[in-house]
Amino acid sequence: MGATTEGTTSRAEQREATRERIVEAALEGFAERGFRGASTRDIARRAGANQGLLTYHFKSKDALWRAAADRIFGLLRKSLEEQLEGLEFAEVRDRNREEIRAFVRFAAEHPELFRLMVDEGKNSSERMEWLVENHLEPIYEGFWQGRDAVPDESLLPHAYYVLAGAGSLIFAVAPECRRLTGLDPAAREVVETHADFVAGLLLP
Amino acid sequence: MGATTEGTTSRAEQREATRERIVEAALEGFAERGFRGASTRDIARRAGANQGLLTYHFKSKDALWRAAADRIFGLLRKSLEEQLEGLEFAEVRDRNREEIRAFVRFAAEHPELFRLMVDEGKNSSERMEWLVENHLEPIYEGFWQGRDAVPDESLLPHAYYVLAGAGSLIFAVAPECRRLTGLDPAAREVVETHADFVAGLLLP
DNA sequence: GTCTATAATTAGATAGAC
DNA sequence: GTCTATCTAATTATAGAC
Repeated sequence: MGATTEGTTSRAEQREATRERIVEAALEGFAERGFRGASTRDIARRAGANQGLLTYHFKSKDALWRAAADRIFGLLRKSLEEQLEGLEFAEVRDRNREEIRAFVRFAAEHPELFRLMVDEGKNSSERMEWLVENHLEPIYEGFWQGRDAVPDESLLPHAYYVLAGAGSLIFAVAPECRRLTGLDPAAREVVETHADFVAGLLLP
Repeated sequence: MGATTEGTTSRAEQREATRERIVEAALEGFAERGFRGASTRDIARRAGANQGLLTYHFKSKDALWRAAADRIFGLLRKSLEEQLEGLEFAEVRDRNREEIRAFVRFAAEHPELFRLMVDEGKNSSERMEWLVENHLEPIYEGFWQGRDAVPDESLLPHAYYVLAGAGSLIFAVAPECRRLTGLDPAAREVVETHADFVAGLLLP
């Protein structure tokens, strides 16, 4: 057995591991401080690496941001698939309810998604347009087609942003919520309560 | 008539006018780019003033941020009062419904509130604690006491963040919403539709 | 592949002219 | 009260040693 034996790590493997560490750190940094507020030095520090290494693996701060966005949306897709696979539903409505719960659970586990979305969605920019074209449109399309009978189609954009906001905010501002209400949004039962609450509102 | 005649502006008046212009620009800047991402030079430019002038009127970037936060919460209080004053309601429930509508209208007109809140609420910081103590606790307290019969008091923190998120997000990310859905959240009828939708969800 | 060193720009805060 | 000039520190991106 050569350099690719179990226990050793090939160069390609280490490269990928380092890139992953940096992308993970970038996701945290960008979500925490926004694109402008986050510094590449801080991201490098979080990743346990050097600032110069970021430019080597990713060409620019902008490209690193795109990699971080790709990562969080990839996690979203994977999480929704895993939470829903194998489940059977008598009605589309029941499926939609479980989809909402799954989304809320993801928002709780990965508040970075909402933070990133608000930070970029509030300004017109190349990053915003890239986000819409590459990640939001497929999701929004699925939101349209994933239900059969809808009372009023003109309400769908409203329902989309209501779900995103109602399902995510409490987790996105968790430190504030703890301070203000005493409730810890990270607690398992709090997450489930919130998921049921939001699902019950949108699909009573 | 002397220096305080109508038509002329006293020194105190000009001072106040300049401060207001700077605070307004700061509110926009901080909401748009976050505390770290916003630069005092950019804020000065928006206010049509010089960077040095910001340090003269406010001692630091931090103090300027507090003035901007005071402003947006002052506007919120004023708007809610004005929208609700003189109205009579048969039941508390009816009043609560109109309070929700009024809040959504404010969120539409001043998306800076939500942007600021998310930007600060996601991290533990002195600014976050100041925000909770000086502005959020009174609001949250009113949210608790403003209704009589509540099905389950343990759901109130959830309802609070659901209302804030559901009522504000579509306006906070208006540029993204336009691009993604074609809907303009700033349009009058869209605001009213959203207000009715959110009020109907929380108080069916 | 990872690091150090550094160039060019921009940041917040201060000092002083007017 | 408002501006210009400047200090110190931090920013992104690049060049080159190992």
